[in-house]
Amino acid sequence: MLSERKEQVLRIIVGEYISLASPVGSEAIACRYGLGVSAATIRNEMARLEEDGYIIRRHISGGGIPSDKGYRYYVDSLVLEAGEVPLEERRMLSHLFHQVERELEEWTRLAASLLARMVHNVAIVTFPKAVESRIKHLELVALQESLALLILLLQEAKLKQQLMAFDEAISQGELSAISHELNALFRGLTRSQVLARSVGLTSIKEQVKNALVQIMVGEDEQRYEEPYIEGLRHILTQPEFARGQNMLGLMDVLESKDMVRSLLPEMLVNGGVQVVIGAENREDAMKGCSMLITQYGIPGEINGALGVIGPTRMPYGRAISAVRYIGSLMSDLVAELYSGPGRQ
Amino acid sequence: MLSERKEQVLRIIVGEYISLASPVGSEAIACRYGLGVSAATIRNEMARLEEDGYIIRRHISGGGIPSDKGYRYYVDSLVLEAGEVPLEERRMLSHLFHQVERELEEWTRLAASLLARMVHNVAIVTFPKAVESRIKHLELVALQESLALLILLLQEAKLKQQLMAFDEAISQGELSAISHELNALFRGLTRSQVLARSVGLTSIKEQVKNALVQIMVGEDEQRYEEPYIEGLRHILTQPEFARGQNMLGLMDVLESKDMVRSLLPEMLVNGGVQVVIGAENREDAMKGCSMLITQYGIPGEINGALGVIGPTRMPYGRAISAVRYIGSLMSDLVAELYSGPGRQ
DNA sequence: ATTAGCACTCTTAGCTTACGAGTGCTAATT
DNA sequence: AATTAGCACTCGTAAGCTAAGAGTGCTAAT
Repeated sequence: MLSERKEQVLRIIVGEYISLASPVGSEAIACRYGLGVSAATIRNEMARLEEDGYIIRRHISGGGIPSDKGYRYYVDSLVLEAGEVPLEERRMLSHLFHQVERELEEWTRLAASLLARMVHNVAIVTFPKAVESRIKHLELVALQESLALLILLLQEAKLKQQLMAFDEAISQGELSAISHELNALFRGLTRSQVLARSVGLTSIKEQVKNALVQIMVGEDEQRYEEPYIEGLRHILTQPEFARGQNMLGLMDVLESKDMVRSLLPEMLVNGGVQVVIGAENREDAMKGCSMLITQYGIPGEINGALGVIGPTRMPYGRAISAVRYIGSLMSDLVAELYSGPGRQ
Repeated sequence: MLSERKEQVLRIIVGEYISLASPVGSEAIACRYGLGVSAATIRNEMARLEEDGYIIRRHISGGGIPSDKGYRYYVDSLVLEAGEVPLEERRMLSHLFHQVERELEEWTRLAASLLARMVHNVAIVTFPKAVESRIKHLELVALQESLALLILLLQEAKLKQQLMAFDEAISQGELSAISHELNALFRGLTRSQVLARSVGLTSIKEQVKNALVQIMVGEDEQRYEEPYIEGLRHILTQPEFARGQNMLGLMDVLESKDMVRSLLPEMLVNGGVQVVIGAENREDAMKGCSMLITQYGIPGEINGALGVIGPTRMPYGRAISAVRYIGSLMSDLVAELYSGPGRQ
């Protein structure tokens, strides 16, 4: 634990550095913030803070900049009292969501775009996904003699399609009959329930069932889909990335397909906004970045993740409240959609 | 028209500048390429080329760099004899496409990713779209008492969905009857044909028809969908973008939603690979970039666009052949899919 | 425990210099 | 008439230097 004044000093340093991006010296602190003590005292405190690893001095006379540990302390002491997004802005955001089409994809996209604009950094939003998919409706459409398209509507209002080739010619009428029957049999079931409930099917129905299960496996397995990433332009304006080198690695990570798989899952242990600072990141390319992330949706039923990535020098206060608010907004929207028409 | 030797010199300058990114001087040309003439002669030729605006000298003694006009001449004289992608690479690419799932979306994505890697620049690929959508199949699924989901399968194997609220409660049985009837009535029709063919419908069927038409209007209106953009990281490695400023504008254009609307359509007048060089671009932010683009698909039926964006100093030869080849590959795939199961 | 004073450090910006690449011109050559 | 060699000149870049400024650490006084 830090003494109250040390904490105060640390907080000023972090805050100042975040907004100005240049090292902050003892005099600047003493004069701009009336702490009732002189610059020399601040210097002593800063020497301690440096010893303890909360701040770093790049050069012997270069002012202090927060270390990852410093940021961590700042964030931890901040989160407890993190502010809310101003009411007016909340109103506006909520309004925007209700203005667009009533659809998850639109919302996901909008969330990414707004979040990026709010925090002036890269925003990531995944499409929400049911923990376990359930069949809502299926349909078979004849394409050619022995070729049909299987259309599957999942409970989360998600459509999947799959081409099916049968051994024998089969008419639309027969296909309709089959889908009617299978609908009655499978409606509302999860993958494992489908498997348990399907004994003694004819060969064609068996084939359809297999296709169904295959789609659902694919759906259930991938924890998250490719996320919407927005606001890449913002990281270009950050001075820490001005010299391309650092950015290149980050860009690679962001563009790589399995980013979501490697980044998101592990840190979504509990609710609230998770903050990963600098070297706490696994990926080397992210050591200079921080990442805020939260889960949204309906716990245990359907959820996605959203967050922000930026330099460690990130406006954590605003970012945390932004992520938290957009998260809650998305949760509400999902709940509304899901418990309304999405449910039976 | 340029004299043969002037053309030769111009070609060397452009080629050299493209690969080395630094101005090229008369001596370098004379010594590295045995033209049978001395550096002084090259100098004279270069003076003429500069007078005529084919090359630019940033400083009185800075070697020549190609102007947009120079690039244009280079490209125009090059396109005629542009090479092919090497056979081995073609085999490999084609193989990759046949390896993934037999689906347009996968292919589109793959095309963007491969193209970006081939030319080390940003690749853009739009999802192919039918010129005029046709109804293949429709389905109504009851969600709540008076709420249903309209599922519409278009000929291009594209699924659309739309929520529908009815004034009265309506059962799945009734809905199925309605969709059966409408399927018989509308199958294979375009939007205008649907409108012409639908007189004297009951109020509910009328409502469904209106929803159908609305979806198809939306589908037909948007010329292209949001494209897949891949390889952003490559532009970071280009020296012309090393100092972020220039890149920022470009990034904005690439991220902005209506890019496709403003960039692609106008330049897709005829077949082949279109090349837009530097200041020929409309957008200010693109004045320092070149863009290669081509259409693919089945002319008059279904098509998309794909291309490459990079600095004007772009390896046009390789890029043109890459764009052309990937375009033809995608055309083949679309044709295969469309004339096979996609058609009746 | 705090503060004032002071010498010291280190970065940055601006300036100068030297170098080298490349030109343009002129006169000689084919 | 086209080509070439020679040479003076230009200009950008890198390296070295200086001065200024910001900030520190230490010591001694309060």
